[in-house]
Amino acid sequence: MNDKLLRPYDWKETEDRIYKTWESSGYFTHDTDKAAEKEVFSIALPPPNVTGELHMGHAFGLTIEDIMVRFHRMRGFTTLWLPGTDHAAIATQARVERLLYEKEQKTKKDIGRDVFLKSVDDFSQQNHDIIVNQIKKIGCSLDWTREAFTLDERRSIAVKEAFKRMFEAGLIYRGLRIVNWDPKLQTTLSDDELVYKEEKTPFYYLKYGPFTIGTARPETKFGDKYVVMHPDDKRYARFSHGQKISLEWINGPVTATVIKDSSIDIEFGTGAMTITPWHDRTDFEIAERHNLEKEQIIDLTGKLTGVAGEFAGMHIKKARPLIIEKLKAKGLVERVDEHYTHNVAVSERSGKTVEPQILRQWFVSVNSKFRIENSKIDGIPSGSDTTLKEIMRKTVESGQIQMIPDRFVKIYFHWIDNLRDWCISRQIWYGHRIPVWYRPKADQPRAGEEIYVGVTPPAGAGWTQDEDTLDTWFSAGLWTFSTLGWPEETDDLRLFHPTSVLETGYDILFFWVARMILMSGFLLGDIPFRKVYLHGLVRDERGQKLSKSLGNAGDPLAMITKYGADALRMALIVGAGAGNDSKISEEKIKAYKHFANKIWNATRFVLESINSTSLQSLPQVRELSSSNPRIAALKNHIAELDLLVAELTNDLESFRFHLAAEKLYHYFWHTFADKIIEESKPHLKGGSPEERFAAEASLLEILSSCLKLLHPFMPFITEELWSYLPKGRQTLLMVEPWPTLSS
RNA sequence: GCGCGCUUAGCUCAGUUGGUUAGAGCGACUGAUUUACACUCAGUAGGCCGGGAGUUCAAAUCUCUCAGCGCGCACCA
Repeated sequence: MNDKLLRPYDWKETEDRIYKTWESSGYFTHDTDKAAEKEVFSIALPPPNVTGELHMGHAFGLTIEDIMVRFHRMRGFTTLWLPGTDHAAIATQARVERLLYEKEQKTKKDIGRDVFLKSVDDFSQQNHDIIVNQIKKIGCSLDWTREAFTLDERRSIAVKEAFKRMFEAGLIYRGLRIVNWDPKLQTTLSDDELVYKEEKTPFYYLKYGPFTIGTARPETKFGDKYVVMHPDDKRYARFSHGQKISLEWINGPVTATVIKDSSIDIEFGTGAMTITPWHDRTDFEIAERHNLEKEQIIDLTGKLTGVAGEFAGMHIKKARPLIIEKLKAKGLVERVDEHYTHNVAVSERSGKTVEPQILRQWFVSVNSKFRIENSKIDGIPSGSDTTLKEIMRKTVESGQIQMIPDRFVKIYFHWIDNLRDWCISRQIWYGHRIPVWYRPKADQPRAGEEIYVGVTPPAGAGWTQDEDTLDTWFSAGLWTFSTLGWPEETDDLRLFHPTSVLETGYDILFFWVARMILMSGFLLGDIPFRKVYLHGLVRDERGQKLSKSLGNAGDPLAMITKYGADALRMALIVGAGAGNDSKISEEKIKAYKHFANKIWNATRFVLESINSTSLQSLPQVRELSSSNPRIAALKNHIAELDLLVAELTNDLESFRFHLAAEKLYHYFWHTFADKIIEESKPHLKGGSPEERFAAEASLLEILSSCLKLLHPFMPFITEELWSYLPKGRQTLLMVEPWPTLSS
């Protein structure tokens, strides 16, 4: 027996060594020769952002994925879990910008695009290395030979190819549209990058000629020259659509035009409003409908433009009280409601209020029709006309993609129903440069410019590439197949795509899951994954969301050092059902450290008790005659174990990892250790030779089955103990066949 | 406004399709222990399963309703 067993389990000595053994065994990567005959199980790792270190939420997802992967590998599937990291464009750039300012009081413009990008690359590389190390510490059985990065060379080709194909199909277009502008980060944002915060603000009722209009933002009202009301509003029946009215406004007389539009809510305020199309989406849409003029009032830094007259150049925050003062002096303020609350769109990343602006940007059109040539999507035949929205809906509606838990389907549909075109261009430096080049038309300088879209730069002189980069989710959307070599038609792509499962947090259902379905649907005519398993958020003991700014993000490495990776994994899994938030506490991790030690000691007892020389000739417990009641009892234990195996297999197939983990814990401790081992003690010490053999054989059989069953959950300790077992020496537990009823 | 969750022991949470006496971990209490167990075992206390109504032979589980908490989306002049 190994001397190590005489001491308590020492994970610090064990884990790194075991991981190296696994890595060098080659079992993390798939066996190409056998691949064809076996069932395939593949997962693309949700690539962690290279913005920083991993937190408990990552550790949670990684554990669930590793459980699935190890379970399928043991069941003989050709298994691929493909690792990678995400460049996380805005997030990473923002962090590096902050670091640069903190360290050197410099901005990115001070050091220039090239130097800045070099420092972002260094930062990414550093974090990448930390992240990879953390993933290995957790025990994840990833195929490192296939590691990818959303911004590396191969993925860059995929991104450009995707852009080009979507552009050619008319699904990507450039347009002057209203977008979300982050004045701090100086870039556009997609609708999904906003959060809404409730804000209490005075609501002003202003005299606008014969009308009273309400506004919470008087500083945007300078250029207002349209007054809009519902066509059915009887109060305004005497005004007709298109009627011109002269009136006195903030900076003097203006001529207002009456517009009747049924989008107006008769009940709200006075039922009449003026519009600011440049800085409000609803107003923009009204202006588009009636072909009205639009004027910029606020510039990209938050200052008033020339339209504001004497207030021009002033920041809107400073200007507002002064404008109110002037309005009051002119007698234009009718009354003020001090108790008005509304939601303000805030940039999730910078925390600043987002200012809608009209800008020329690149968009993905979700409603444009295109012909899908080779469709594997249920309900959308090859050669038919479809839209990206339809693909996103049909794949889930038909059940071709299944969500676990399925309540997210409703949330997903609700999001699709409200989905607008996706703004994909960002005014930041870090990311995939938009693969579009422009050249002024030499013969007619005023006739605009030529456009070239392609994977490689255009030939000839005079071309300049678009300055902007792509939304990070554009490249992330390609992840399941860009990692497998697309656009080339590789063996990997054929074998592993669609992937079996996408495992991720429900908080990025829209950001990522939906975009992957969109991308895969258009570019491959196929689904990216068959199942989506959504885990909940890991919160701290007090139920707060883990975040770096709160300082409660919880360092998985610290917990692994203190209690071992297996203990951390179990603590994360037990009690954490699909889609539900869970809490992690140090106490819980400690409890599973005790469990690891229990497994360790039980194994020691079994190995101490058995007479290894007689083991070779031991009969199978199942085949023993049952005339002896004690042996019959042992056979009963084996039957009970069979039942457990069946249940656990079913739980794992049905994504009930938390239940499986709890059952295993309970069985091992309270059935195997407390009952079976205790009952066997008299047999081992004073039983007949037959009883002794039967006891030894059943203990060994149950133990080795337990190690197999526990392995996906607690890979390190089980692998280590397996190597001490008489029959375990030649093979690695990670590729042992999963127990079956007939074994 | 539309939609989705959660509410079970002092604390943190399980409870898969309705089916014995509702479970676990931590905590509390009482014992045991020259012990496979530094991290052990046996046991005890602690629950009108958020409130109310209904369906059913049977409800923590299904339906309706109310309340509190959380989340998503939309509106927000």
